[in-house]
Amino acid sequence: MFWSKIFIPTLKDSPQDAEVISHQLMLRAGMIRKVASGIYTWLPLGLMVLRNIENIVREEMNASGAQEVLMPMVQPKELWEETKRWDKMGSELLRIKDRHDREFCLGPTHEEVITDLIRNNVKSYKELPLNIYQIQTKFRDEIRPRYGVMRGREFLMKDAYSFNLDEESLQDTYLTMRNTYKKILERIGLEYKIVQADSGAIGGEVSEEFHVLAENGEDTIAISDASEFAINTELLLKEGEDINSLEGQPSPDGNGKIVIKKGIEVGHIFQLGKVYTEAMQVNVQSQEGRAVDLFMGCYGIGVSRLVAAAIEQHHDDQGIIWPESIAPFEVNIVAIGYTKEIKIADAANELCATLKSIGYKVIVDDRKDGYGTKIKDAELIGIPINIIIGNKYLENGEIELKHRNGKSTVSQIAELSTIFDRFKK
RNA sequence: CGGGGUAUAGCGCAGUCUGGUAGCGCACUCGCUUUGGGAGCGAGUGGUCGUAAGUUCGAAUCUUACUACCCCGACCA
Repeated sequence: MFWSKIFIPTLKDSPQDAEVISHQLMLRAGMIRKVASGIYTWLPLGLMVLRNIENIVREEMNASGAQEVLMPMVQPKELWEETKRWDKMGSELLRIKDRHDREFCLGPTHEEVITDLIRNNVKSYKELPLNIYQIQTKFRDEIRPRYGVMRGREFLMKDAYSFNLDEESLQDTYLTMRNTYKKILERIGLEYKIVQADSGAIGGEVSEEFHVLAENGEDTIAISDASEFAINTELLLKEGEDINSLEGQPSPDGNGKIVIKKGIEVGHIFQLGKVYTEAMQVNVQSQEGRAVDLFMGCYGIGVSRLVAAAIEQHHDDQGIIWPESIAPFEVNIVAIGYTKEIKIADAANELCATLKSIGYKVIVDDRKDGYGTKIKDAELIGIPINIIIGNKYLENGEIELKHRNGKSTVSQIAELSTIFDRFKK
């Protein structure tokens, strides 16, 4: 991959309307551009990161035994009337009419569609449990979209729905999803907390949120300084009480004291019970031949929000610092004088080929610009490893290996592939 | 929806108070010189000043209405 062949419109200044750092950096790094409030185009670099996260999510979901489907974004009013949500949802639900005046909405979530699918096609307890998921664009006409992709109206979400014969089976699936989410966030490389939550409008009994810890988080969570315990402060505050008054109080789980942190909610898992399956009459024949309503769970991850959350947690004054797991490229070969010095171009191309062959995602900065421009851009877009090939290479074969997190070493080009070889795949 | 703010070139801004026909930096184009921390010189391109109406001989500037966008609150992955 050559830098000059990829559309990466970086910006020196951040646009005035970007407030939080992830939004600023995503714009400056040429990852996204706004189309309307809360609605964005993903440019090549942004899409690469989005896809990387999506793939981690997909791999872990598949490994957990869940099955991928793709449901429609446009959903008929009739299904939403069955659960009474056509009226309940209010203007968050974007409603549209087709040419025959039939009413539809843009899907903000898919309980209705999946439940309809299951009731029409699953007839026996033998086919259960089922856990079905999709990675799809959602639309919620948020009262106030903000912070770029962090709270967009259109966003990419992984949503899974499980159907279980009894409560025990539901809990089993729920725990599997809980563990899967832990794996996903650990694989991406984010510091997070599992937080007891209010199940809110979706209904149901048990629910937990996954929060990526970051200063710009929209949620305030109370965590214990002595255990894994964490809870959304909304559940802890009594009328008129100030959040700061919680700090230092004994933790509700009896271990240690409360510490207040800011979090970005990137995942939410629910045990819904029978709320939807009763409303929409989803039942199967049990072993005894009776019709029984199913237990349902739903499990969401904000895929596009995770991109922003990762940046909130991993950046410095110069730009993004991608965890290797989701970086658009793992290695950037900064070839100074690429267009002029054949020896530099040859060395860069050859190194690129070698690294590719051992499994690295590599980009060569072949642009006509000088060192300053190239390294500034490299730091902005956050590639983990930068290899500088410049005049020192011409003089004595030396190149510099510069990690985005600060460390840098000098070595001979021949040694380099050996170094990388040891680490790779 | 309530409160606050912004709108002038791709991005950042000046000009608005005090009306006189639009400017700066960066980016972009061409040429030459440069190439280890956002290069230099020269020559260029690009704006119905958010939209509409009004006041005026004349409006980016004054008046009114509208729209978009951002921030604070309630909703949520």
